[in-house]
Amino acid sequence: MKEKMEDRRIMRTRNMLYDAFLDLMIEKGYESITVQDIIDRANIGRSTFYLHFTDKENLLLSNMEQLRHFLKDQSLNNPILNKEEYQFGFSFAMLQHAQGHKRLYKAIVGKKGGTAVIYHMKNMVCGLISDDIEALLPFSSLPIPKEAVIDFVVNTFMTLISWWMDNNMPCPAEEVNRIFHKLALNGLNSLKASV
Amino acid sequence: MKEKMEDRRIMRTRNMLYDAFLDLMIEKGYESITVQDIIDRANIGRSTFYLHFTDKENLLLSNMEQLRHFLKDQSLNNPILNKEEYQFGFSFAMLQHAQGHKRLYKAIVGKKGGTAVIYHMKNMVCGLISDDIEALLPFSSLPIPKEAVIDFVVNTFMTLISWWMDNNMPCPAEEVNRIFHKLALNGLNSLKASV
Amino acid sequence: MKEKMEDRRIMRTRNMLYDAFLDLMIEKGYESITVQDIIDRANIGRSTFYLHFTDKENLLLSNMEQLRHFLKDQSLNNPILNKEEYQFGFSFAMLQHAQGHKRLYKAIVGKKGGTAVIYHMKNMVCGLISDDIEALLPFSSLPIPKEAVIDFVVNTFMTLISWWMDNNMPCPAEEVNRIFHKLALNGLNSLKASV
Amino acid sequence: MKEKMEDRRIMRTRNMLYDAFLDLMIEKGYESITVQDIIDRANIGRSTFYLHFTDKENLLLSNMEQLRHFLKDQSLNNPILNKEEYQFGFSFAMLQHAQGHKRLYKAIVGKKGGTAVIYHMKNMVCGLISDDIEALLPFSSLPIPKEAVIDFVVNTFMTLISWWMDNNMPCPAEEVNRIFHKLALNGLNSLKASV
DNA sequence: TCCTAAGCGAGACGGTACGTCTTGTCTTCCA
DNA sequence: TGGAAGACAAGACGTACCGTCTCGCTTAGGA
Repeated sequence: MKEKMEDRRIMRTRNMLYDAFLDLMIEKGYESITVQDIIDRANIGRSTFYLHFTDKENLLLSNMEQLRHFLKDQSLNNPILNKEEYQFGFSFAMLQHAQGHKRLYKAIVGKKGGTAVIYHMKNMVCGLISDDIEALLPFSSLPIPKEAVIDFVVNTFMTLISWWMDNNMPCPAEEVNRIFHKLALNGLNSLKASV
Repeated sequence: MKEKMEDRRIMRTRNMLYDAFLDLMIEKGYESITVQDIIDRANIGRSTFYLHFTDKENLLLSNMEQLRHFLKDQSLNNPILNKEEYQFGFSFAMLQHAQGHKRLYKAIVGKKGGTAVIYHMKNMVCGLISDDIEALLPFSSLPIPKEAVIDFVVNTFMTLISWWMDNNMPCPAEEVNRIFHKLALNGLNSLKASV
Repeated sequence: MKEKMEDRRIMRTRNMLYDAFLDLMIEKGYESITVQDIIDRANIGRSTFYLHFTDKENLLLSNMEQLRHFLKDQSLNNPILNKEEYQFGFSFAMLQHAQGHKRLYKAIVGKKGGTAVIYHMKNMVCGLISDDIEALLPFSSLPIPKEAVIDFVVNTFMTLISWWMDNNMPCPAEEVNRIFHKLALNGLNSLKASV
Repeated sequence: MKEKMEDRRIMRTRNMLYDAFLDLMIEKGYESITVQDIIDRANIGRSTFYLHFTDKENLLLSNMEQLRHFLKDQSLNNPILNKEEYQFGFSFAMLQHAQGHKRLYKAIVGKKGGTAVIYHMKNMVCGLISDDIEALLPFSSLPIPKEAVIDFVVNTFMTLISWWMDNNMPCPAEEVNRIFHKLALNGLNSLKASV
């Protein structure tokens, strides 16, 4: 399979930017990162940065997209999916990922985490969740529309993962996953029942 | 009771800043507001602004504090509190307030709302909620700590109010309040039961 | 005569910029000066620079304007004006000024001098000359229009001053002034005669 | 005489660059031309440009060199040379050349013409003139050195050609040539006489 | 009644980051 | 193997805001 050398250079540059960006996220948090910081760390020219990304935020989005793909793959391969109580395939994969990238997730989602990062992560999780949720519930029977349900589930998940990171992961990922499913599904079921 | 003229001038200045700020929130959203915008709109000198507030964010916080006091008062006077199913006194007051300040809440909490504003609003709601929740549940019986519970409840509420505003308030405030209590309380009860 | 303190601050800033600029002209020549160089030297913020001047070139123009006023004053007070052979009042004043600011004029006009500087200096001298020349010659009798005459005189003067500076001022200013008048006036007179 | 194919390709590339450059000179003036502009217009790769020329300015110089050779040839063949009053052989050739490349000369020398181009053109004309002038005058008798004389003559010529182009060539080339000789020679003669 | 202190507007200022632009170098690929 | 293509580092540019500051004006409340 022939791969152009040029593309390799481009990927190398992008990866250097990704790496520098994540390093800096851990060190100083998203909000206070400067484009200058990133290109200094990555040994990249200023114009090259803007050749690849329109923005610091655009670089963040690109990162999220990568994470999204990674989690999608993971959740598909996850046999635990079949169990009835684990309806949202992404959740366990993401919790494991967080466990493996402790410092990064703390930077993203922790108490000091910038609100912008959380916003984009929520959006990303929304993308992951919406397929799952479609099949999961007969929405027509709920008194609130799909978007609000998704928001509720995503926020519940993000709240839990924030708490988990901020408190140094006091329990195993499985436990958090179980709590998440209980909070989310029972809340929704109670709505359904009420009709 | 004698009130100094000087203090009146100060209040007048602060109110002009508040008004300009809220107007601008509605017009262009928090993030894109500039200190210059605010002082132009308020016909206030630049240094005067910094005499009263350290920041644009500080002005936002000050606003939130006012809202907090208002909601606290409202919820105390609310007879509906006694009903068993309405445990969180602030919620109905806040939904009514949102109903009366449609455009502002849309700007704050709506799809295009800045993440920073929501962050501070959540914090404010946290303050309102924490007393209520203390009495409400025997936390010791829950598998997750108080902070996570509060986060869960606050996020559930904010999610709902966001959805409500974004969709032009398709149902009465009472209905939203009922859904909120169901989602929040049933979720929590399911955790309790699981122990 | 009341002078506002504010204006004094402004003048102080402008003068610091002027000084830094002229210093740098001498050191490295106009073309290779950077806005950053200027503001570093003057201990001035970047935005402050752009508050006063739109450009590096704009700062140059402003300088030229100052020189223009200075030379205008000098030439008016110059008693030598009355002598028939010294028709262009500015020339001797400027030559003297050059003598007093050797290094600066060398930087401006010398072999390594940037073309842009010369261009603006020519324009400035054009302004000085055009009044003198109006009275001096009955233009109607010349076969070429006033602009060309002015250009000719200005260029002749600039050529001489360039040569003078590049060769370390090998003769007194009076001598250069005399040569200038001969070259310019006799050239023009020959045209007049030819009609 | 065999000419390598290779050389032909090289010349082709260079000519494409020359053409693009001159086109752009007419369109937007030297100063605002970008290397990118040139190679886009010439359908030439960036590196290829730098293979042939070190600079935008170097390309300009190369162009001037060509013009210089052309004018040298023209002036040698010019029978008018013999007449006593037309001492500078290049001048008429150049005025004719200007007449034939109106738009280009306007771009070079006209009111909006970049100062850098004029600078290099002057240098080129200096080269043309210096031989002529050597034979022309017994310099020892002049109070100023050869360089200043050459500068004077060149500037006088350039001034005239600028005026001629800026005013849409209001008189024939011969007339301009005559004026040029009068201005230059009478000026110089007056110096000589004064000794 | 004067005067003194504070609130205030106006806006200059130093500083930081931005996104754009152009330059000249370098590497890979193609004909 | 020469030239096309274009990624890249470097760094200047002019803009936008920030938070600090200095300055006079105004005005209330104590002397």
